[in-house]
Amino acid sequence: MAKQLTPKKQRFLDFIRSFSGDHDRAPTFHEIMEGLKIKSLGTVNWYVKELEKIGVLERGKYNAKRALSLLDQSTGNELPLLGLIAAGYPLEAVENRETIEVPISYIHPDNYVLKVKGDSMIDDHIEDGDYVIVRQKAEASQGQTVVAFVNNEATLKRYYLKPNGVELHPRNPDYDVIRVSAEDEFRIGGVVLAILRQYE
Amino acid sequence: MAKQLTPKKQRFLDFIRSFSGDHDRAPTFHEIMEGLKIKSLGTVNWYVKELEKIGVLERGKYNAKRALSLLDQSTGNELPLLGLIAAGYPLEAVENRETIEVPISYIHPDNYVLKVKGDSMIDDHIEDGDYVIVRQKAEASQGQTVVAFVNNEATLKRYYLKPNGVELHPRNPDYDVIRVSAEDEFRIGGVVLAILRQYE
DNA sequence: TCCTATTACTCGTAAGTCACTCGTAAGTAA
DNA sequence: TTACTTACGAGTGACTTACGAGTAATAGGA
Repeated sequence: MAKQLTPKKQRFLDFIRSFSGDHDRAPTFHEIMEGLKIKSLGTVNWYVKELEKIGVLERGKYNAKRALSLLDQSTGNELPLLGLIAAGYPLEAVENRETIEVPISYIHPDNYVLKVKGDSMIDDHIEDGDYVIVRQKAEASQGQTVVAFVNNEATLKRYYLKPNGVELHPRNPDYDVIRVSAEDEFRIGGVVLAILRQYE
Repeated sequence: MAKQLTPKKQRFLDFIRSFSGDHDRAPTFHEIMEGLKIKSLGTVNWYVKELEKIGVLERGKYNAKRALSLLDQSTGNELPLLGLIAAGYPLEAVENRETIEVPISYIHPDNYVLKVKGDSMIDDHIEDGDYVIVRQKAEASQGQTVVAFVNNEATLKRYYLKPNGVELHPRNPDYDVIRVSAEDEFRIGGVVLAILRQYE
């Protein structure tokens, strides 16, 4: 994921990041200029355009003005999109690191997002394109909805631990319960916190 | 998106917050002026209008009154929950002002949230308890999913304007199209932006 | 070894655009 | 009247954007 930046550009980016951390706003061109001993605003502007081109920096869309116009990639309102999930298939990793915005209460280092591919979960009213917000953990409580891997096939089910083993119940009662046997390779990918569907 | 305030605006907001904490009432324009070393009421008013526009500040509803007309709002990551929606029934308003958190890019003064009641929209894979994020507006483009009111009955449908009138298509093609006739009282409550389902 | 081309970066300045400012005056409740 | 809110018009300068030209480092070719 290392983007192969030139050292100077990297330094420029690091400055913005640390500045934004210290004050909680992005620096102005002037502040960058002073902080980096650059002697011209044009140079600063050149960097911004350059970094914007690569996609590691964003300008404020609405604002485009004032102190807060540069925005560092992850603003802390997003979670990483780790892959595509389709019931009955292995997880399909997503190559270029993407993130999607979620309600801030879901922001947590152990949380991540999966995108649903296909209509395999339509019975649970999860459509193609929906986003699943997941808390990464290996155990679950009775009845929680989890991302489960059985023999490396992903699925979304309610988790129950019964005396004779793990049971995975579909949320839609019209479908069958999966009983995990001892021979099955089984693992919990995380607990499902929420579903987000974006129209348009 | 709309979060990033300019430092000055932030300072203005902070002042109101701390003033309200100290005296339990909102400051008058004059008090803000003195407290912030502003030399003109016009400036204060400018800030108020500005902050109101972004939706982080509210004026007293019955307007123009007493010292206490400014009201600070919550964290800015939430939208108001305006009511319960069930297909085929009038909107049911929710009495006590509630809010729910949404991804920040949905934060906008014209946006609001409805909670789905019952399984009337299950065919569109919207379950009981789901939250619908809506942008309030009276018109829609072809094919957008809208909150529509036909004869005061609410429903979620795709909107199409055809030569012979408005058509409302269910998202699920197995169901029938609603054709709005001239006698029908019809109104768009807003455009659906997203669905949020919280488990547990 | 020198020549040349390319890339990475630098400078300064001029033009444009809001963010924020002021003062004053009109309006509205107690 | 008093205390306060709303409205308008007109700055000003902090800040961004755009342009043109210049340097420094590297690589490749002859």
